[in-house]
Amino acid sequence: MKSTVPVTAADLKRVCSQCNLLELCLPFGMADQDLHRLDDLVAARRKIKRQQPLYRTGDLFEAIYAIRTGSFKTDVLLEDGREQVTGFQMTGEILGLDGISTELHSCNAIALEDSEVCVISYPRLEELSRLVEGLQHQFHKVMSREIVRDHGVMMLLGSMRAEERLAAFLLNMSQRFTARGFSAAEFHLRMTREEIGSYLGLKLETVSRAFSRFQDEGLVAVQQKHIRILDSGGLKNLIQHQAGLR
Amino acid sequence: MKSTVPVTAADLKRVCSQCNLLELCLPFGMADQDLHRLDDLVAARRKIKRQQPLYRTGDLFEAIYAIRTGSFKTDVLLEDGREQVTGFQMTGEILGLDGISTELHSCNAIALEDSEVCVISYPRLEELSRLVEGLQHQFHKVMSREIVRDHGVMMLLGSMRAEERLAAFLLNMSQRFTARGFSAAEFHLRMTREEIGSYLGLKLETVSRAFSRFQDEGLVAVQQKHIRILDSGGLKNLIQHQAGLR
DNA sequence: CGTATCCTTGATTCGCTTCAACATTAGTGG
DNA sequence: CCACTAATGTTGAAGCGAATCAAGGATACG
Repeated sequence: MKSTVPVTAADLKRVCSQCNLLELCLPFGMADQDLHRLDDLVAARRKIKRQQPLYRTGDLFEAIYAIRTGSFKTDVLLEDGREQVTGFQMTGEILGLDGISTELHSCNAIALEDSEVCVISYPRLEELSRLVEGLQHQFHKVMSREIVRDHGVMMLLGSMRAEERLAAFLLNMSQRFTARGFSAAEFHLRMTREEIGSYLGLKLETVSRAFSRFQDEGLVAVQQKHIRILDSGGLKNLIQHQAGLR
Repeated sequence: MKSTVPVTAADLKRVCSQCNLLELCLPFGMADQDLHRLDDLVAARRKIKRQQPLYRTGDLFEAIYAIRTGSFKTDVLLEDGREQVTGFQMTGEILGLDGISTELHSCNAIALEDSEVCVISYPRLEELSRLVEGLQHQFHKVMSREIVRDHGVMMLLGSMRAEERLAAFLLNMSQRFTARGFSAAEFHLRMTREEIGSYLGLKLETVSRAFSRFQDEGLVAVQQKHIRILDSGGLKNLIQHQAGLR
């Protein structure tokens, strides 16, 4: 009962070349004449309901996924039940790169809301990126960017205190919403306090308290999942100048 | 005053195909007939003295590096002086993948001992991996493996307590020494307590105390940087069954 | 409208950091 | 080769930040 929807012949035309996520996604920076060659890369679309997995740890790796609508979290589970959220992904971002290494996925990708992804067959991607230099390079950039992002999270987890972590998280979300044409100051978080906590290496109560503290200090206005950033400079200061610990 | 040594025409033959690190390095799993085509990929070798950088944050990205001898750490520095070690690299492992993303390196790579690397020109690697399918695939695997490794570190930093982190670190080192034909039980760490601490998100005193505790419990014999693992099962148990926290 | 989920806040506990002193090793120059 | 000094590692005592335990409140969903 996979909800994979094959793309019809008509749809196949201009799948990527007409997508408005172009600048955020895999084809970014590619020459126009190459762009249309990408269109047959996306073999299918797939809709994922909120809370449902796009793939799970141990699933056979066959494709990577570009998020068309919605958002996801990726997490790793330990045998004893502990969960570590390794990332939150938004439209245009690529999921599934973890699977290349062993041909099996090494994390779970769960939809945070009803979402849709483009299914990019990995063998076809390899094939096509041997022919199209721009695609190859862009794909490498996407992987490298993920590595750099991960190093940032390590810095966060290894060297920052609770409030710094949350400030960095909020600024990162704001920046990514901006890149998608949304407001930098006001947005809606799709994940729970517990998921934020897991991502930041904190308990949900600590996340909640930090939110309240930010609100008291006039840095943000928080109403459950709705966030309004009032003083982004203040948040930035918090990160740089709150040294000394750890 | 770069200590880059160009490889002579004679040396160029069989650079990779005769290297004994083959199974650990980039060319792993490639067909024999393709292997010799790799040999002109390594344009040069470079020797790095202990404590010296192979590259620094902000350096222009031109090449990736395969470690021939020695070992490295990579780290990210914050403006206020905080350091986060993002990884320790051993022979056969690849350095520099962070640079592809922005054409600039986003971390420092510092030699932990006098070391030597193979300089792999990135433009040439892209070119050749368009021609040699096996090389392309192996390169993707190397990048994916780095992503998976990073997720493991996030789990460590986000969900484990001090002793669990150190146990996981020791087991990981042991496993990597084993893969290189060294003893799984006895090895010499090239990094300081402070560097281990930075990697694990702990202060050096905490690392030292955890080592002492492991020693008291008969799990390892510690003599400064010389480590002998006495009870690897005990270390593994520590990780899985010490749940409950965080 | 009722119920499960999510969030907030307070009191207390605990693990790690901080501060400090000392021990050991490594590196340097006489 | 040894003396000297800096770097690294160990251990103890005290303090602090985040976790834990607990209760109540808000919100979303069927």
